[in-house]
Amino acid sequence: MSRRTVTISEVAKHAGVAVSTVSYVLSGKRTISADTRRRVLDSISALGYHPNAGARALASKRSNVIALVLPLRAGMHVPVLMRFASAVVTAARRFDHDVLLLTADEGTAGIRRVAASALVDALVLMDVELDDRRVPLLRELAEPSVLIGFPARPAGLTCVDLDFHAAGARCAEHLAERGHQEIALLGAPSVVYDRGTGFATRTRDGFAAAVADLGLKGVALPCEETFDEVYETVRDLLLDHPGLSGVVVHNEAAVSHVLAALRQLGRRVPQDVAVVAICPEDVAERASPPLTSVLIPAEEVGREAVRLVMDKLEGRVVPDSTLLPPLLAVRSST
Amino acid sequence: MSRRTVTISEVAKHAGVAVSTVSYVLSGKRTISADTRRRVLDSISALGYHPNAGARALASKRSNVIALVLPLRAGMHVPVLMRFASAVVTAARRFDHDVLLLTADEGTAGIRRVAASALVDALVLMDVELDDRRVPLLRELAEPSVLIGFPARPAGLTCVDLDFHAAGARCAEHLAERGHQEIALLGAPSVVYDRGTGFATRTRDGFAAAVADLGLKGVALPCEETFDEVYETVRDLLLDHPGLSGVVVHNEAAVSHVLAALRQLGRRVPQDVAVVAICPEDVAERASPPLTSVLIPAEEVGREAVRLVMDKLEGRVVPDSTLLPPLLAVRSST
DNA sequence: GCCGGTCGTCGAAGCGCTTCGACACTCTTT
DNA sequence: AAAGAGTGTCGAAGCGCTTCGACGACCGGC
Repeated sequence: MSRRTVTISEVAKHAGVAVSTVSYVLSGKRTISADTRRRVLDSISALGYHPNAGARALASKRSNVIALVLPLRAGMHVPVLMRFASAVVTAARRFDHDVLLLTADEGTAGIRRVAASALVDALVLMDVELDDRRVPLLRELAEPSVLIGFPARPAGLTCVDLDFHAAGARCAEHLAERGHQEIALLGAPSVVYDRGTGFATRTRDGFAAAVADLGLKGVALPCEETFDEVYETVRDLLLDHPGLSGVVVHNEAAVSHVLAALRQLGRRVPQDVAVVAICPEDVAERASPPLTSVLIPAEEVGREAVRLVMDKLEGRVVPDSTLLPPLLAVRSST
Repeated sequence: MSRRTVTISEVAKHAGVAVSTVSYVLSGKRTISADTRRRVLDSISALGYHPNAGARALASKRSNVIALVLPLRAGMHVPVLMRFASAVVTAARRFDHDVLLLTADEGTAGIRRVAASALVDALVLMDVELDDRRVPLLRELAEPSVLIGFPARPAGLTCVDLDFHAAGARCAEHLAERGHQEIALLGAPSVVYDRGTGFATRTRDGFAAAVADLGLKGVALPCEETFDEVYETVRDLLLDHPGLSGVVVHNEAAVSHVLAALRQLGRRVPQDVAVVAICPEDVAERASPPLTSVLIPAEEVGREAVRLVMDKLEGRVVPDSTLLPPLLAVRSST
């Protein structure tokens, strides 16, 4: 077992300085002579000192912890979520913060609790819905927060996300450039649209806008996630639109099913039907054939969210809305 | 913005009692008359009091936070992980604890840091490898810990997991009961075996043991996760073992590919080849046909891990090893 | 050679909570 | 009726840290 915990006053004694001097060496908030600093630092490592988080939080009114509120709900793309979470943790560590994991089952109570008890300094929320119950709460909280995703009325909030509108449009444009005249968007399961989740809707709108702009024929459909349902959807789609030659898939779980269904229906990709996906890079790369895709820049979004929330914590003014531009990677499916 | 934070002394004043009395009402560590308790509780809700976590941690030497150390690494089954994480958070909340998320990229330094700074009271680690660098550290830590998964030398540690050995055996038995004489196990990608991850190895060993016991012919192969690689593996398997009529798949990501490959190779499931999967329930149910499977009881494992770590925190003695028995759900694939 | 400024350091006052010992009561027990 | 045993409550002492004001020591300017 590790030896008894070392306190700052033991470090001070060991280095022959005052407790406050040790504190200032650590925080850098006052100038300290190079010589004193050295001695203090040496004592710290000699004794294996680690500041007590509770004491620090109490005295400084900063816990150096941010809350990450994850949904963990039906219809979510778990692996992507995980990459967001991972990115948030990594980014937070770079700002010397840790991450407290909150799930949505506790609802708003959990958010209120960790904020009121000063357990966390700030919050990052994921999977924000258009009409999110948590949003009003955030507005009344003293703690800064950043949303990954956009609610219906984002005024007064800080939101960051991939620009899904642009992503939907970009896919349509790409298919148009390849000469396709009649294209379709296969999106999230219909329950996701019903819930009004922003990213699904915005992709569809961007797709529709580009289709209109470019004078294409286009249709957008929700898409379930079991093979059989996907198969039916694809079969009906091809039946209803004989001239269709391009498909955009914005549904990570359905990607491989769509490809399998096309194969089974005798359509070759990309010769008969071109396919563009909006999904994580590894899913696109692993598909057969590897898919032209818009990357969901999970790492970048997570990093940006943390940067923004840290800026707010420091009292800096940040933009209300941060949209990361879509990046299209061309592979063999178009 | 929310009003200034309410302290315990304001509650005490409001209720007309001493600060310590409020504290005892909250903790229940001394008897308090029903009348006083009522008044204090009323004041608490009237003022909207929430104890300050830092102050509490400092005074009580308990942060009421546990660390969850997640891997987030190649070859992991992310959705399952997520269910573990979710279960851990939910269970921790039931013990009035929060969860701090630690990723493995920080390595042992992160564990050391949160333990030494008293940020957390205890640790739950996931995805433990047979030869895990974190294990020696855990032994020297004062904070209790529980591992989800088993390292090679688990002596002195507390570990909990699905009994994968029994699960592998159970699958073989089930196929034997159905009359299959020659069967195969398709497991994790070979990198996972190379890394020596316990669950993969243990499943294979259990499978092999049951095959030997039951006098079957059996083969165990690693299995990659792209369709093309899976296809090749399955094709070669059928070529090399013409009499093969049962397959156990212990690889969530490969499950649908295996089914697709069998279909493409003209084998019907279950008529020509019976398939048993070891994977999360929803994956098995969503496959076509729905798969007979051993459930990975993520919720139960997470809950159990938290219960164990809380017991240790209270100084209770807990078993070194907790193996949750596999449960086979029969569906249409066998 | 004295004054005003930095610079580097110290001591002490909290931060908001838990917990320990004390104490005033009220019951039992003899 | 006195001694002992609970109850219920209080006050005060920390927990380990940050931060504020104070204060020598040293500097250059006049």
